[in-house]
Amino acid sequence: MARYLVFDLETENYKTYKRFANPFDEINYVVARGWKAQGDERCSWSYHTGRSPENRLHIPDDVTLLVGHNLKFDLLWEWDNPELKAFFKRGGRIWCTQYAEYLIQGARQDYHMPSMDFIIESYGGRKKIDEVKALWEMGVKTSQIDKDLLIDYLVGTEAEGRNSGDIGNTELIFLGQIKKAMGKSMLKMIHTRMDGLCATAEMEFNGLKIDVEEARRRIKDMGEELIEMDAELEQYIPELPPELKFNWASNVHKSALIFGGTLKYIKKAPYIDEKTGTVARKQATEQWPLFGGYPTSPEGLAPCPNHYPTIFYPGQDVYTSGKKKGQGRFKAVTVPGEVKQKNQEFHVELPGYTVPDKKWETKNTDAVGHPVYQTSDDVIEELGSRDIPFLKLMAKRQSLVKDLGTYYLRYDESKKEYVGMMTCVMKHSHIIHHSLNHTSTVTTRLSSSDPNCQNIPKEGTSEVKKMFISRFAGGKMIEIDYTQLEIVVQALLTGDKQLIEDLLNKVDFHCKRVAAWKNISYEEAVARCKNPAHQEYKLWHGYRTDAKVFSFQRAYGAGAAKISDTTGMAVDDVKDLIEAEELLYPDILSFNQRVEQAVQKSAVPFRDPIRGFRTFRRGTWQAPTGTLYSWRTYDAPKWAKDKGINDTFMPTEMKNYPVQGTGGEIVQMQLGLLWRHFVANDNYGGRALLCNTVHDCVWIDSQPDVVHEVAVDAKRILESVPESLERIFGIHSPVPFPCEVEVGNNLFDKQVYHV
DNA sequence: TGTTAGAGCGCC
DNA sequence: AAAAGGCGCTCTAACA
Repeated sequence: MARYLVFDLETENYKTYKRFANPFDEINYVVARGWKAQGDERCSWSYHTGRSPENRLHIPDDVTLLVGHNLKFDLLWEWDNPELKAFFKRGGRIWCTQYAEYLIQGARQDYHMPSMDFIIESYGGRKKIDEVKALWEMGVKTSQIDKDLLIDYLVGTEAEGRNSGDIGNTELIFLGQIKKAMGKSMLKMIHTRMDGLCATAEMEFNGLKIDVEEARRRIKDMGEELIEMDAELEQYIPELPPELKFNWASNVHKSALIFGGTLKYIKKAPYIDEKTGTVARKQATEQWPLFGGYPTSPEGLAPCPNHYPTIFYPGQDVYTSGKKKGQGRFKAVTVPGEVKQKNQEFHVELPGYTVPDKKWETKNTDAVGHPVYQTSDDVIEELGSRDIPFLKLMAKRQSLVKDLGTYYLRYDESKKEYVGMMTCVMKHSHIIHHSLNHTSTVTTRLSSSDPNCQNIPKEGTSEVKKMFISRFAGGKMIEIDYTQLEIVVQALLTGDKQLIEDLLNKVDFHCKRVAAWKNISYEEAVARCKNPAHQEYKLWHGYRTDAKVFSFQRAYGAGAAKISDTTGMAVDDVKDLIEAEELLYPDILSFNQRVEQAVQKSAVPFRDPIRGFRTFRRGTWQAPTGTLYSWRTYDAPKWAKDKGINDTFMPTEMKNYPVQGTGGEIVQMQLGLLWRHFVANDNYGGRALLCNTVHDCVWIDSQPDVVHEVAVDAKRILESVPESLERIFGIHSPVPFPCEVEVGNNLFDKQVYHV
């Protein structure tokens, strides 16, 4: 008989290498484990004081589904548990209630990483005792929390029959979600994505091997390069007061330097006392001599020549009796002392090297309220023709600092700690265990964090990828990419005949756009744009680059004005090109219209707590796979408001989410299959490991002897999208999903691998 | 001392 | 007619 098993762990919770309750660090261990198999009347639990062979989840042979909330967290603790491996090998599946809830709710922002408490009441349950949570928030370690209290939290109190707590709530949510998912035709889609979740758990477990020697070399070199650059740049900084150190990382400083502006700095200085209207001073006491009973300032008085030091000044009052008889009389007088200083804001105006364009204004202002201007790469590029001496070097410095501080290591003086990706490299293994998040985007794409391993600079930007090496002796890194995934997905979703035909014919879309734009044949465009021997190659290759930018922008729904702005193409040319596309691929237009109609039709009002509880609307569209997408309205643009329309959906978002989301979904589906293949083959006998995914690609670390086999298998499995769609969803794909394999000693020095 | 918004920028 | 999509990290500046 098939049964589900709900389980949950309470673990020691030291955050190390940016990872909360890091399971890869021996410092942490499972403190308490709770579980309940389908049909059990009470939850079971165990309590532990450290790692041990007994501290493992037991999975009975008839269990076919593991259930948990934020299940990947718990699974990673058990990932090398032989019983879990056997469970997966016999086809066992998982259900994460957090992921399922996110999907059921259409990936809405407010359902990203939903906590159990956030959703429990909608499934008829009660929020848990928050005493344990309060202890955690105070920084108490799990192992220090009273055992009975922790167990109550985990599985419910004796009074509740030990059938509540985290475990009971998870079961309640799970059962409710199954019903909801069936009602919305989402069950197959959710089950499919859960295998994708296993694939990324495997990747986090395996992590990424870092060449720390290479990292050290680069950090040293870059540090030296930075010092040289700063010395070279120094000459362009105007003379500034010593309290103001020009900061090349400050947008305010850069804007003022380039375009002129006022910088502020803090300096200790005298100030006017409001009470007296004069310069503020400390109080001091002085001993003033008395003359005729009145104290007089001794300043300017000559000392008494005959009676000094008993009588200080000529004519000074003297004591006539007592111990001090005959001595000069003094009185303590309060006088203004040392000038007081306090921290005050001072300004210094920089003349600037050139005049800014109004469109570069930012929301920020300088010390006197003038706008701060953008100093981004785009702006620097536009300034290229203005003959400003230091801009190139400044841009170079900017990218070096970005590289060093984000992807290597840099000491942050203000935070008094190191920052950068290297802080996540584990000390002995030299592995980065990154996080791949399934519930953090509105399109159902994955995200990555701690560190983000989905934005590592590619060749041409940085040498960072050289650090990513194989963990095996003589091993290779394999990267497999889908080619033009989003265009393929657009063809799948829209069923556009021409787009399908073009994909099948392997048309170069950019050349095709150039042909439409310049009114020449496709063949002629290819000849001019792609053949360096052509006499006008340079010009036409440039047109193709414009067309490329055009396609990306169109994919994101940009309008003619914006595209004209970034490419420099004439607005009318862009408009013509858009029109030509709509005629060429008419089903893309009609698909977008169908999505918009569905969104408008399903729209319901809601109040936005972030925008003063004002009313907006939310609408959805469901993809053929069952994935639900959700959009909200925003304040209407001015021209719409003039027509009495208050709030509008963003057409750009409506065009983009289905394509971006379905692309992500397809990759995740295939990752699940790939992972199943690796499970069935015991990771090629431990010789190849899945280790990362970046939206349309997969990274694999492999021993040299299985590289070919792995590359062939992985390419075949990833390309089997049409078969998967047919088998799981009964969807026919009119287009293939081709992939390209690259292999190298690291992720930088890799080459196309023909299988 | 810690939090937050904005700018900027890396990836797809 | 019209508004370039999705992420996460680092840095500064302003604020409590």
